[in-house]
Parts: sequence; C-alpha cells; structure tokens
Amino acid sequence: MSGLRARQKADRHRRIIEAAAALFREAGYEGAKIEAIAAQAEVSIGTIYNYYQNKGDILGAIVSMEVNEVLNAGRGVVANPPANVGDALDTLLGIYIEHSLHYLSKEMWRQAMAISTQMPDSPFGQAYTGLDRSLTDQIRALIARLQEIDLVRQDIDSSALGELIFNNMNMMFIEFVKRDEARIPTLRAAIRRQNRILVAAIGV
Amino acid sequence: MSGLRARQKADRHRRIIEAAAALFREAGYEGAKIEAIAAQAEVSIGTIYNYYQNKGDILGAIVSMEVNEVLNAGRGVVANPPANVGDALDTLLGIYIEHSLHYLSKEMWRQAMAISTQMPDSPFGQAYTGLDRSLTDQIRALIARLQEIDLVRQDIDSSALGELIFNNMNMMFIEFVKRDEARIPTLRAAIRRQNRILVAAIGV
DNA sequence: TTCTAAAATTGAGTCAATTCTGTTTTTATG
DNA sequence: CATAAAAACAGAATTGACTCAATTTTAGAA
Repeated sequence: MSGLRARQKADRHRRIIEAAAALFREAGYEGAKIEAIAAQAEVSIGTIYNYYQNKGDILGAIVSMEVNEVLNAGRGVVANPPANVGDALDTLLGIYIEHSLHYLSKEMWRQAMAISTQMPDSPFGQAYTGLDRSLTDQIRALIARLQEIDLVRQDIDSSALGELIFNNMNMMFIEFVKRDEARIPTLRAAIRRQNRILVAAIGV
Repeated sequence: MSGLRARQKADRHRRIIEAAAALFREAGYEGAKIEAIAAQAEVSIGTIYNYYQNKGDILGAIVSMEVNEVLNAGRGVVANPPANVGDALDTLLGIYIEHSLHYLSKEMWRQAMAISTQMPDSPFGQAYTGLDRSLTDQIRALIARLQEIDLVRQDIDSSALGELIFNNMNMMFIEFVKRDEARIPTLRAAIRRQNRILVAAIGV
C-alpha cells in the first residue's frame, strides 16, 4: 500500500507542476513569481524548493514531458518509414516540430534552452542534454533503418549523419523560437531545403 | 573637437569593460557582482546601468569584440582558400574554434549563449544573432568562392549548404562549451567527420 | 494508544540585480 | 561670466529567487 506520505508527495508534485504550467503560460517564465506558484499550488515557498532545486527545474519537468511525447510519436516513423529518404526525414522532423508548441510557448522554450546551456550540470541541464541525445539517436535509428531497406547507401556514416541532421534542425528550431513571428511551415520548408542537399548525396 | 563629455564617456565605457572582463575571468560571470565591477571601474552602480541595460550586455560587448576578430581572421581564408574542399572548410572553421577561447572562458560563452536565447530582443540578443549571421555568411561566401574555382559543383545551393555547415558547427560548439572537460582537437575532429559526408557529396 | 525519530513543511530573512529619485556636472546661450 | 537646460551620476530603496532554523506531521515500535 502506498503510504500517506508517498501519496501526498505525488499530489504536491502534481499541484506544483500544474500551477507553474498555468502561470508560465499566463505570465511568462519571469512573470510567474515563485510566491504565486506556491500560492496557487497551496504549498509554501520552502516546499517548492524541497521538490525542485530551482525555478528552472520546474520548467524542466514540463519540457521533459513534452519531449518524451515527441519521442514516443517518433518511434512509429522509425519502425515504419515512408518509402523515400526525403519524405522519411521530413515526416520524423515534422513530428518533432509540429508537437513542439503543444504545451510550451516559445518563451518557455527560450528559457528552457537558456537554462540548459547556462547550467549544464543542474538536474534539468543534464536532463535536457539527455533529451537532445535521445532525439539524435532516433534520427540515427531512422537512417540506419533506411540503410537496411536499401534506401540509403551502405557506406554512409549513419551516426555522423544523424547528428548532423539533428544539429541543423535544432539550430533552426532555436532561431525559430527566438523570433515570435516565425511560423512553423516556414521553418519546415527551410529545413527541407537544407536536407535536400543531404538526400541527394546519400540515396542509393 | 571631441567635447569633454564624449571623452569621459569613452573612458568610462573602457573602464567598465576592462573591469568586467577581469572580474568575469577571475570570479566567473555570476561571481562578478555589479557592485564589484562598479568599484573596480571607479563608477557607481547607477552609472553602469546608464551605459549597459543589464549585466548581460556588458558580457555582450566582450563577446562582440571576440567574434569580430574571428570574422576578420576568416576573411583571409575566403579570399585565398586551400585547394580542396575538405581543407578549405577545416581551415575556416578551425580559425573560428581555435580563436574562441582567447578572451572568453567556456563559462562566459555559456552565459552569453544563454542570454542571447533568453532575451533575443535585448541589444546583446540582437547583436549575437547578427554575429551568427555574419559567420554563416562567411561560410556561404567560402562555398561560393569554391564554386568559382570549380572545386564545388555548380548546382549546389550554396546558401542552404553554408547555413547547414554553420548550424552543425555551432551546435557542436554549444555542446563543447557545456562540458568543461571537452577539448578543442576532439571537437574539430568530430566536425570534420560530419563535414566529410558533405564534402563527398558536393565535390566536382 | 502513546511516544519518538525521521521526514516534510513553513515563512521570515539574505543576497544581488535592477530601478528610482534627487544631486552634480557639462554644455549652450546671452 | 552668469545661468538654465540637458545629461550623467550616485547610492538608497525595491524586488524576487533562494536559504535555513524552527515547527509540524507521519510512521511505526512499544
């Protein structure tokens, strides 16, 4: 039986995350004061810091949920990719990008990215690096899969290529969240244009 | 004649930057308190905020100097590139990377990058985006130059390719500054490995 | 049921960036 | 040279993230 203490703990975790997510959306990351999050979650300031090391870690928990959903959605594409290289890449990266603003606003992404480079050794910093790595690995897996079914040349270094594709997408995504007026279709088109060079180079 | 006011202004600018650069190096960005920078520069706290909107902008001024030096050094390579594509790229990107830790520590880079994504519309945020763009344009110029001398196929989209190469290098550089133990030669080798795929694809 | 150690909560206090409001210095004008 | 407007300066006050010592709650042994 899950003791009272464990249940209360889980409940408080949930309340803090929900309060923070709501306030981050409403007021932005900086605008959401810890005091307000505490009040809305009906805990004290001290308790929040008992659960999360700092404000960034709260945002980190939300980012992790979002990225894990995306990774999950990506698995289907890797298992069963479209029958040409360009479409396969576009489909997988498309899933990443289309999902990206589901729970997180651009401002929240900006903060999350900033924190992850600012404090790479904090719990969230490490988690974020891990998420990037998982996405890279998924792209690598797609390339390897395409090699298996002979859509990509066998002599291609799939590991290096996967990282190259991820890095380019990620950098484009960073620029995308930095500009509020940037739009998803434009971003996808730009990434496709760059990947076209690769697609031409690696097809059998 | 440059009035007294203008001269004092330039002098104070210089003193603030010098004090900040020294303290950032000694104590790190967070460790360098504004109060200490003000004391060392022999101005008041208020004056610092009269010259720079926030602490990040002071760091920004230092980063700009560094990147501008790098851009300058890069011009020579674009004007007179090595006679094969792989070496040409390696030489230009090598200059960027080897220069990168001249004035700035990894910790300063982390802070600078973080601020530029966190506040893309602040003076420094915009300047940083501009610097990234200048570097991208320089890589594009190199590709175009290589096309002129027939080392790169004419049908390659040099603009998209230049951006792709920059994005990949930049992302690798971000990961590099996030890990204190990462070394420059390893970074350069990883980038070369990725670019090899491209080099094979675009050569005549 | 009662008691005690461990775990968790609380919120007033600390610290440092940034803002704000008078004061001083510089410049331009008669 | 006197003076008023403009610009720059100073540092006390504000603000908000985070800490820590005191208090409360829970688990489980007697």
